[in-house]
Amino acid sequence: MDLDDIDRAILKALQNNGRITNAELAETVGLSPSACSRRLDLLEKSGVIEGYTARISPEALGYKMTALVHISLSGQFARTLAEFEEAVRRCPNIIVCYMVSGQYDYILRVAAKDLKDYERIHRDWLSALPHVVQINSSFALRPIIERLNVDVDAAFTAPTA
Amino acid sequence: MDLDDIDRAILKALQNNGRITNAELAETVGLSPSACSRRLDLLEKSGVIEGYTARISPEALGYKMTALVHISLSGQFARTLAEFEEAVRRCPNIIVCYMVSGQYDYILRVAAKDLKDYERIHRDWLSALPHVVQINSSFALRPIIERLNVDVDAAFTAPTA
DNA sequence: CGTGAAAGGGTTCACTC
DNA sequence: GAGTGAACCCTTTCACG
Repeated sequence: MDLDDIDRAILKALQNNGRITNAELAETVGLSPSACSRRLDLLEKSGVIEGYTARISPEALGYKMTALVHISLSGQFARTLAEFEEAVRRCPNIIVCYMVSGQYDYILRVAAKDLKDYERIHRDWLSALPHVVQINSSFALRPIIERLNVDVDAAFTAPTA
Repeated sequence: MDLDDIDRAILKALQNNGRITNAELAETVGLSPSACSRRLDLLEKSGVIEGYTARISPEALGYKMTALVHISLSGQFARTLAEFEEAVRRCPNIIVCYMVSGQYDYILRVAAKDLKDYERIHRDWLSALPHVVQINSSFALRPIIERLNVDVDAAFTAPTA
């Protein structure tokens, strides 16, 4: 889908505040409410906007620790990967999981309440993941940046090469 | 702040759909609209809900690549870290940055449009970060899970140890 | 593609229990 | 803390430019 300046302004405003009303949004981007509503509808239906979510403080839920876990599997057969990934999806503490190039096969971000909780997760979930031959945990001492996505502006102002 | 069952139901509903109306939310959690609105207000003001955001498709913005970058610095002096982190914050393509324990000092998640774009980011941003003595890039071949936070349910049903 | 108006529904008070 | 009702504002939709 092609996005023009107004679409980008809409996306940016909704990235900043997902619960902004259509009237405010229209005002912000310099459109009438109805025109803005139609564009928003298109952005949602085309999948540019995947959804909306509340950012909930991890601390408020008791999560004070973030672990970054590097994992290697015993092989790269499709079935091996599928079984591993299926198990990963069942663990609620695994927030992010990427299959990656390089030394390891997967990098995971794991949320834990404290060190004791992490030990439990490591014992009951991570160690139990199928086909794992190596697990390497490190801990986030401090989050510097935690964004959901790249700035909408940056996507268009950046040089092409 | 103490959260009861209804608060958790509210958080869960808003995690699923950040733009749900207060009336629907009230219906979902079995409360009158006014009572629900009051609780929501408290959750926002107390910081349990940090905000709301639209989930925008990275592909729609042209971002087809995710790099995971491991970085070591020349030292751990407060000033060294502060200068590095300040520079990190200026790069729009750095979506996530954690200071971590272990072999490296920082792990970054970097969004790039393609390999050429990543080369540019590496050259103009990553290589230019101060005090860096080692950079190790790997690429996400496939995202398996990409969540913002742990499930609200899991935060309360999980064993304490 | 944008505008304006009307109908239907949501939000938010003060008030009450 | 929770529910009720009313005023006000927002969203949606449709005809029109």
